Amino acid sequence: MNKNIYLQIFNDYSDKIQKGQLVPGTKLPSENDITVEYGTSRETVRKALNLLAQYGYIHKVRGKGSYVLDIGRMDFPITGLISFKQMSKKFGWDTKTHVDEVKRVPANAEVARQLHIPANEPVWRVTRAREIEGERIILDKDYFLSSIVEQLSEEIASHSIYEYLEGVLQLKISYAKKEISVEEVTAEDRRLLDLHDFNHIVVVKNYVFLENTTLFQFTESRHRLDKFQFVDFARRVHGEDLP
Amino acid sequence: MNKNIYLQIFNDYSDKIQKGQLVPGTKLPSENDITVEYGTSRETVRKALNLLAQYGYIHKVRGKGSYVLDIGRMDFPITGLISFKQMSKKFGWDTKTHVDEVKRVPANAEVARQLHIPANEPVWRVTRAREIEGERIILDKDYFLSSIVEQLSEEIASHSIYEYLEGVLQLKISYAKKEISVEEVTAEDRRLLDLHDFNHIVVVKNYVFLENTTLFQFTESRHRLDKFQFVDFARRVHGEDLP
DNA sequence: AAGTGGTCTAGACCACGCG
DNA sequence: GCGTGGTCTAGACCACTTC
Repeated sequence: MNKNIYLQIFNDYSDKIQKGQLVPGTKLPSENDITVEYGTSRETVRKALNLLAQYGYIHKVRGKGSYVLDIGRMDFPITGLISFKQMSKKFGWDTKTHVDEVKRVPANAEVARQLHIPANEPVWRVTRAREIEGERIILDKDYFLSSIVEQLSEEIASHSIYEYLEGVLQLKISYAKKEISVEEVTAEDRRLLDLHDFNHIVVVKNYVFLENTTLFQFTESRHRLDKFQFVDFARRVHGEDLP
Repeated sequence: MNKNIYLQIFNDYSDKIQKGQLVPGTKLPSENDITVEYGTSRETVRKALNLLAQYGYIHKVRGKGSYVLDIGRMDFPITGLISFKQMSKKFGWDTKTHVDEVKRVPANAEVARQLHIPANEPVWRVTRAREIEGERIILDKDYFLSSIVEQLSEEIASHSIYEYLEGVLQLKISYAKKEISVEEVTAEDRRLLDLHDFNHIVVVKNYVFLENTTLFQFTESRHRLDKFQFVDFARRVHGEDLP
């Protein structure tokens, strides 16, 4: 039970902040106090506090202390990877998934470029419409390298593909690059979504990599304009501009 | 010159990766090797490598090593805070700023709510259109608490307000919350931007906080649909779902 | 078994804010 | 001067990969 002390500390304090037991604007105990509280070393405490700061729960000021922020419980944290399934569970939405297609096809030029593979290489194409509170709002188009994901089915696609990939296939998904832009609505969007008379659609492109740094999935999530939101938390870097 | 060794290591390696001296897919020296290379301790090296991982330069795998990624130099890194001025400089765009208004006004209900102040509290309202390559594409509407920013002028607004705030007023901007959504075009958008016949516009709302955790600025950046892009780098958290 | 990264410790000194 | 957070050290043990 003494494993990952810093995660324990992180979870304890993020819970307290989310539950309002620690009021925004107030100070956390000092690092030394927390060190004593958990009977651990200061570097371990600092690791936990830095995580809290990274997630927007607290803000640290040298010479003063760590302050509780009021944006720890964010409305829509897409920052980081989070699947549709996790999201809807988190917000208690009434959701449904409509699988339009699960098919192994040769990659067309566009997809081949996105996945960095030769054209006509076989890929799984999965097309799903997401219904939230009675309206079809999101169109997910996934492409998987079929050299890595050998089998797929409508059955799997109607649940969580990620659970299948990580649970059954034991793939280790490690990081992703995400791009948000706006495109014109296509005939397919119109066919599969409740689009009213919108002419544009928000497109979130997601390039997903495995632990061995191979790109194995490309996903295009097409969101109806009026239902799209993205929230981010950013820290300003003083002095050097790192990025 | 031996200050902030971990930043030194971070900068050295991020430079090497950006310049292509370290090829994507190859391995970095082990943490122990780098420790020797810099004559420092392993925790310091790890601090640098974790930063590199956070910025998407490398990917660490337990038992194997740290691998160079090819997405370190991203096209459009708004992740983090970056101003229009920094952006255009970075990409060498031909840009112009048109100041429409710099005025101290009583906050209306909407702005008061955003800034968490009583209605009619005085704020500076700054409205600027950004022209890129000959087209007015972005409309920036800034609101500053006038209790913190006492003076402002068209002169300042036409350059970088942030340089003024940080350089002259010595304000310490520490973090921000960013929200991206899509709204319907307003008459003001039409008046100040080259909107063609778009009916919607991408809105980036930015809540900016000072080091003492006071919210002092609210900015609404309105981007023409076809010119908007946002790129993010995300890591998957195994095991516990932290956020 | 050897090498890798992940966690942790018990100290140390420094930079900063405040009374 | 004291308390705060920021950096750093020289070790230790563990989990994982590879041979």
